[in-house]
Amino acid sequence: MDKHFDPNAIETKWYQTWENQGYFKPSYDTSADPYSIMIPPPNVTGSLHMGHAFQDTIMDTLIRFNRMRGKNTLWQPGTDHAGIATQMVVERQLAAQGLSRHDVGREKFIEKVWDWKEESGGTIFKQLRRLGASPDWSRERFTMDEGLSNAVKEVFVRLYEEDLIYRGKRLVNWDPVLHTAVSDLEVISEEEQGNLWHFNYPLTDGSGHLTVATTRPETMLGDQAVAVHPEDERYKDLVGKTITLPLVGREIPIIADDYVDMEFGTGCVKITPAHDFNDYEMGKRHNLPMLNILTVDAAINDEAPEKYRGMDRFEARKAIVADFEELGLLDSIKPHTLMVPRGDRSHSVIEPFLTDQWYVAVEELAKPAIDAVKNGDIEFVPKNWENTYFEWMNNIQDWCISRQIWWGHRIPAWYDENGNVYVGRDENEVREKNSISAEVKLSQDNDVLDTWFSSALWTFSTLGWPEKTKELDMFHPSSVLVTGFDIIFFWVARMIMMTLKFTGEVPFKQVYVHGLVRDGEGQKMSKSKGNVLDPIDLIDGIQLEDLVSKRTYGMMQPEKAAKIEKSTRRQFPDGIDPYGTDAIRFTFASLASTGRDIRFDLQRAEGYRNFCNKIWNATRYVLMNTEGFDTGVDESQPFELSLADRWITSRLQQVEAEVQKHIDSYRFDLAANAMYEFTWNEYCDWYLELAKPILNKDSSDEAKRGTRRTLVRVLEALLRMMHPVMPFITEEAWQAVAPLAGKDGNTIMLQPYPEADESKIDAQAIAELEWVKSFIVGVRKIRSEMDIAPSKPLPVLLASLSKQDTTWLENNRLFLQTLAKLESIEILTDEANAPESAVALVGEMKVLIPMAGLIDKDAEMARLTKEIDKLKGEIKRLSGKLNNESFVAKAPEAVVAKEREKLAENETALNNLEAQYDKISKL
RNA sequence: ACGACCGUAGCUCAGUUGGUUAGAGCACCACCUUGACAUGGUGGGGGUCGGUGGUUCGAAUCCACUCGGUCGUACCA
Repeated sequence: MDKHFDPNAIETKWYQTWENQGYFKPSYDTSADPYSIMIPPPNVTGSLHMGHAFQDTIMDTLIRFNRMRGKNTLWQPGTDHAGIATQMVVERQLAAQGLSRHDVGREKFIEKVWDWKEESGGTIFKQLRRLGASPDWSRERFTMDEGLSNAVKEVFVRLYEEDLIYRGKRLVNWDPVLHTAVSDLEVISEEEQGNLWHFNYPLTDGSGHLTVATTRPETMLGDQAVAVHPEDERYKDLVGKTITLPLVGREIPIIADDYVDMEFGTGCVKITPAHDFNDYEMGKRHNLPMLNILTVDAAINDEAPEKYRGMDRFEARKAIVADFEELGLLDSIKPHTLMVPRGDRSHSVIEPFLTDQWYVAVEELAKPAIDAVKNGDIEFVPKNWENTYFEWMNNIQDWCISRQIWWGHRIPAWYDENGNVYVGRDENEVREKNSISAEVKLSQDNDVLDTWFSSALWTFSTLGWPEKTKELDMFHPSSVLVTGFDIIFFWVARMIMMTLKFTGEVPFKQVYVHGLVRDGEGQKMSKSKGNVLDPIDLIDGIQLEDLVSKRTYGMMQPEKAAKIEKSTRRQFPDGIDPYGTDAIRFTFASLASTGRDIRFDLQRAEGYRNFCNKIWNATRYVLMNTEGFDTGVDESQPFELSLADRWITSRLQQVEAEVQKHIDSYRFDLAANAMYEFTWNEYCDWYLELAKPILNKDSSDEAKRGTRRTLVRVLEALLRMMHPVMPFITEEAWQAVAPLAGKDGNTIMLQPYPEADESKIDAQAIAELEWVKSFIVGVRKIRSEMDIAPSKPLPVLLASLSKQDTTWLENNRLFLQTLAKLESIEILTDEANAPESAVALVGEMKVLIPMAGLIDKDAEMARLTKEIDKLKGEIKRLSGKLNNESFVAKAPEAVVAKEREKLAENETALNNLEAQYDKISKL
């Protein structure tokens, strides 16, 4: 094995082996508990980002963990067609050739989208493989493939038949650039600077005017009323009168409605039912006409006076304001901050727009979905996301599911020439069911369904529904959904509603909600900010120039390129080093505490790359000392376990229990931490060092066999324990280590996950080894603080030994001598005549290092003073506590006893050190 | 405006139902090319836990208020 760990050399090799051997497939063992996760399908709009990599690491860790625990495990992979987003990608490609989708036609266009899907989907699956993900690739699904499309049709038809889907003319959020309706969730409202224009509307009878305010002057072309509050004394008499709408000449009523806020502005509101959601509701209450004055491009249509027709909405705004001013009807213009709704894809200003759309009536579906979470059938982790869910579900609106785009599931509805609508699985079914003869021409609805409609069926459509399949029976409901909080409304809530409706089951038993991955500065990663990282670039590394060009290539806003280049060069002056998949996965795991965004810190990744190197070299060391030797595989041979062996075995059990507990409760950070600490600070720093003297000195064959046996067995278990997080390095190491530990098997992936065995925990051994450690650390401290070369062997004298100290000393001379680098260890029989020494305390026992020629008097006094001050402070604190009567009276017995014990210990130590100080100061 | 979450060492984060001297990694300082590993070893310095008040024998932890940040939801033309 190489001196340094080279991830690149092993990753591809092992991944191919695993995949080719079919290790990712479920066992289909009916006697085992099933465990399944459906991947939140990534959009086929490009490639996976850091958020995906994080999420996939968590899922793969859970999957590998449960697979090793013997469960019948399925990770279902797939992708999502992402209607609008994907269509936009392909439209942009066409635009580069000067073409629009209308130039190529619907059929051709869709072909092109499929081409793109192949490319993008390929990229995504390649990335997933590089991340070490272990889904069952043979079951890969796509929301637009045939099976899933059938499920979509089936659900649509059944909901329609139950009147849970209907078609209606309603006000929707209209994207004038994309020419489609979008849902509330796809509209982002942000504060922007605008104006509040005050217009005077003259009363028809010439007796004066009312002043209304608006942020969108062009909508006045569609005004149908002016509303005032019914109790507003200023306008009470005017209710029922009419005004004549300037520029248009329409006579419209003054109505009273308590929606109006008397305090705001003039207390008069112009009402445009076809272009404002509040006005729409008021229009319905007062039976006002719904006059649409916009085209699909948000230009003024032919309902408006000729002058404005064809003008863009913002152009018309200017013209109308100018015309009001000319007429002397412009009261004032005041700067005003308002929330402007923009489409999350197109960033254009969304217009409330009156169109025919398909809706799902959600109220009835929402009830059981709320109950499922309330009664615990579905559990959110962390729990507080349930509030967000309830909040949304309790205020849920009917879901507009039609989209005026081409890429997606075409709505299974047909119209005859009279505009009658028929819904069915296909045209034949429609004709049969409705007895429509072949002569009658039917045309299918041009619209497609919202992407989330098909995503909502994901957990069961991927398993073959509506067919009754073995997989559906076995793996549904899925065990857990791993997802970001940003998608709770879009997806999670809708999945719960649809799945309960059509399978009678919840889609998943738990929802693990993770935070967003941010960059090192806490900024959201986004393409337009140019701070995105490709997980693969962290794995393989990337040169600065490549990173710069990657971040600035093909931007929507090329003017930002210079800024992005600058910040990239500042942040990564040397590009990005290769860290390898295992280190990146471990970094994600270690940052995955619940309910919190994570800042991706490259320095942490570096630390975990070092950790991988540590594992690599520890394995190398173990192999050097065990390969070709007797490692106790043959159980009939006698072996002897040292204190170190018994200790590390005990600690391993404890850590195994800890890690399992943490993974079970989704605390990957704590699990990662426990693995790291044990591996580095116990196995490597102490155990390997303790093993050295036994293997290098003339210990008995039994002792050597026992140590070799423990070396490989603990390492073997440790590798299995870490495998779910770090699949590659553990597999590579395990292949070499396993046979020496008496294990056979083709892969670590399918080995049992280590289970703690309480009976192997030897509390005595743990206590004794702690004593050994504190002895060694005591000597090392003196060495370091007294500036004694680590290479210089020291003689030590011991005093005030208890019986136990004596026993432990005799048991462990070899360890002490080697690890503390001692020349000799002698027990002082006559403490009073001890030579002048520096001292370390191990409990009550004194470890003395004679000063002759080694230790500087002043330095030792300074060192003792420091220790003494520390002890004094502690004694003061403890005795203060114990002198407090209420503490002694009210605190639990055990707590008080513990404090007493601590005080006694500290006092003894203090006495010892003060005596030592006196002695030295007299020299 | 309401709600959620966050504020702990220079940085990134742990700290379970209130009970050792508040921890880790990175960074920092000193020493060490010891045969697994300098992507390393040994030792060390560094925090009034955002602030104020309260509950309690005891608060980073519970409560109230407050400041700062992030994200939702609702918004008034």
